[in-house]
Amino acid sequence: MKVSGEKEQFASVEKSSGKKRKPVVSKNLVIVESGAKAKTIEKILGPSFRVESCYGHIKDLPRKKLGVDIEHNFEPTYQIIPGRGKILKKLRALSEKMDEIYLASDLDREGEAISWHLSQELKHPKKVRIVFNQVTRDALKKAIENPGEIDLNKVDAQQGRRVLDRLVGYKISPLLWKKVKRGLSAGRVQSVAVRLICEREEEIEKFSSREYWTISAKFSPSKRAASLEAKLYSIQGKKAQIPREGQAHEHAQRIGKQAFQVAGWEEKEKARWPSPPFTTSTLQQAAGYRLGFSTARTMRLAQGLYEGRDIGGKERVGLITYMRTDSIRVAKEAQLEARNFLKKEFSTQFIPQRTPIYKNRKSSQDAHEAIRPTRISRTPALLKDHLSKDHLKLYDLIWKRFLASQMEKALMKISTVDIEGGEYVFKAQATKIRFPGFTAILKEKADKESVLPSLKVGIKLALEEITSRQEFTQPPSRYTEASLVKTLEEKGIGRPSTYAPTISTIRQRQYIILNRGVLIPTSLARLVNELLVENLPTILDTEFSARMEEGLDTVESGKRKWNDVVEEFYQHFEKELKVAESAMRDIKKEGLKTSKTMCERCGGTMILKFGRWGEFLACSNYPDCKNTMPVMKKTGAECLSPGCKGEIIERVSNKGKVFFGCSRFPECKFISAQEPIPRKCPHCTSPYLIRFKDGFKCPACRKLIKDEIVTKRKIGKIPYKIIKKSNETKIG
DNA sequence: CAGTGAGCGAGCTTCCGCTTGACTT
Repeated sequence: MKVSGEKEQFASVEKSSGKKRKPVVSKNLVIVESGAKAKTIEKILGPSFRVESCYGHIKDLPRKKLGVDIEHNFEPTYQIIPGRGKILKKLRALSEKMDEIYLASDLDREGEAISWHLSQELKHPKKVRIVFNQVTRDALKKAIENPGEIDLNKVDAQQGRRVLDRLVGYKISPLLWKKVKRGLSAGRVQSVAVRLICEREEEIEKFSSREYWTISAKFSPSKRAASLEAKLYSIQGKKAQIPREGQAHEHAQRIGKQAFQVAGWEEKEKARWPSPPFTTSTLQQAAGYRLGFSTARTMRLAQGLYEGRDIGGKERVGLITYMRTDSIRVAKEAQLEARNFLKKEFSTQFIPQRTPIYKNRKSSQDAHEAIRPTRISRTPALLKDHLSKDHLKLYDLIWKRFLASQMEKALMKISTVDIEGGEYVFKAQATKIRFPGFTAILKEKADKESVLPSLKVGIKLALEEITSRQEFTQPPSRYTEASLVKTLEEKGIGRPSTYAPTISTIRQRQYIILNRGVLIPTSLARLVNELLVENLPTILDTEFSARMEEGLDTVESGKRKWNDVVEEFYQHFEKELKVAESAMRDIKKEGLKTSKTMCERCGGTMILKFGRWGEFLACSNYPDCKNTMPVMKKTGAECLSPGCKGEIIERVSNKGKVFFGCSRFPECKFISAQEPIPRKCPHCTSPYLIRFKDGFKCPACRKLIKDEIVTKRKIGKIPYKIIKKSNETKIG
């Protein structure tokens, strides 16, 4: 049944594409990893080649078992991945009719393993391996004319990677089920990601905010001229540091009595070069910061652009190159196209003399090009009616970044003025664009121009206003998806295809919650992280992945056997694991003594435990006493619901998002997304405010409350402004 | 951006890295 169904579908594919092709029967089969790539290549190669996709890995270790024989050289047991049998069947049937099979999976480590697996499963006498790292006519021609064999050292490096990851994941996870909670997980990538997030949180908690003051002033060369604003830079030749309010006022008093003049005037030229085109990681970062997209959303949209849209009635056409890449390399053909486009649409001024060459980082496997539009002439404006809003936004980002990367550098003029009066030096700086270069495309906010009046050294300046402002040092910021991906990539942890899935895994495991795009570790994560760092420090080391890569490199170059590299690692790991099995605290029994709450039923103490629905308080006398209580994180704010005497509690939805609800739920259903700050609204009766921009907003009357108190005084005849924060808004 | 939540302690869970639709609301 199944087979005949497949054949029918198969025939229809041949029929539909057969019309466009000459009626020649294909004699050669080319197998690639991606479906969209297969279509593109088939068009280029013509009728004597049939191009099919295997859709990634076809064989892997079994999911329910370890699948690694530790006693016998870590011999892995592979199986056809459940659900992939159909594809394999199709490839087998097809290969029987062919003269030659070209294994054309990606040229990286995983790609080599895929070819090896395909080679094992397709019993065909003539199989060759071909590689290319860009989908262009020339590259394909060269690849087909120079077939080779599967690089078994590369395959072995992949096996080493696979086995090591399996051992780490499938040995540590069960330990966590036993000690903490069922369903938990640990792994080389996810556990380090969680560690980074946890350690950032610790830094934030340890951080104590310090108050300091800054002083600025307005000066003017004459009564008619526009004034310029400058910041106090130094006092008595030392960099200005003003920790207290009183000192700020003292300095302001003295500043008010000085006669000021221009002590220095400098103009410097500075060049700015464009960024290289996108990789997966930088695309995810830019889309996160600029468009507010999650990594998952970015990848979904990029996949859509890669697969193509129906534009202008004709067939589907891929709009961007492959979106999972660690390379910034660009095909020569595309660079030439960009230059021609610039010549037509801009002027030659914007074309750099030398075509830029962007160099990859060492760790890049360079199996694909950078992410770029397939045709630079397909401008975002032209595609406007064919793409969804989000697809267009992402395409616009990719298109501009690529074109900019092929453009001339920008030239800026930076002018600096030093204004001196007695022991005080003020500084002002302005940037002017002399030649926009690539910025003509990007129009970044950072490129805002500012102007300083032309001044000569020695000119006297009148002091028009002084301002003192209270500031607080800020704690390090929490990770966003984008900044986490950046850090992971820098440390060589994870690959382009896994950044987004890793984030959703640690979220599913309830290790992190998402609050307005910011990643916050749960107490479960902090507990698990503490247990793992303490007991299995080798794996939790942020440098572990980098060391693994070094080991795999020696396998790839043929210097070492993969089993030996795994063995060396495992001997050490096994020891740590053995100790951990007995030494690791048993949280399932002990719980965490974080609260001092008494049990209402038996007088025992309530301890924190981790259940299926998250954290809860349980009686320490379990199983004799089965009393439980929800964990309440108080915000200190009263419930806004009329007549309700409840309090507002911080909670987490089962999708992992923070929200704020009434402690009297389910009787009171009050709910809010924003954290309530327990401060009465000065305009109405609301018992709390919510944060908004730099200040607050009232949830009841919607009025804005600025978190600034401005006091106006005078120093002699000069206006003096004092700006203070009204309350503690140190943490944003 | 998005627009939210309920009664738990067992259930057979878990890794990373290649690929995509198939499910729901």
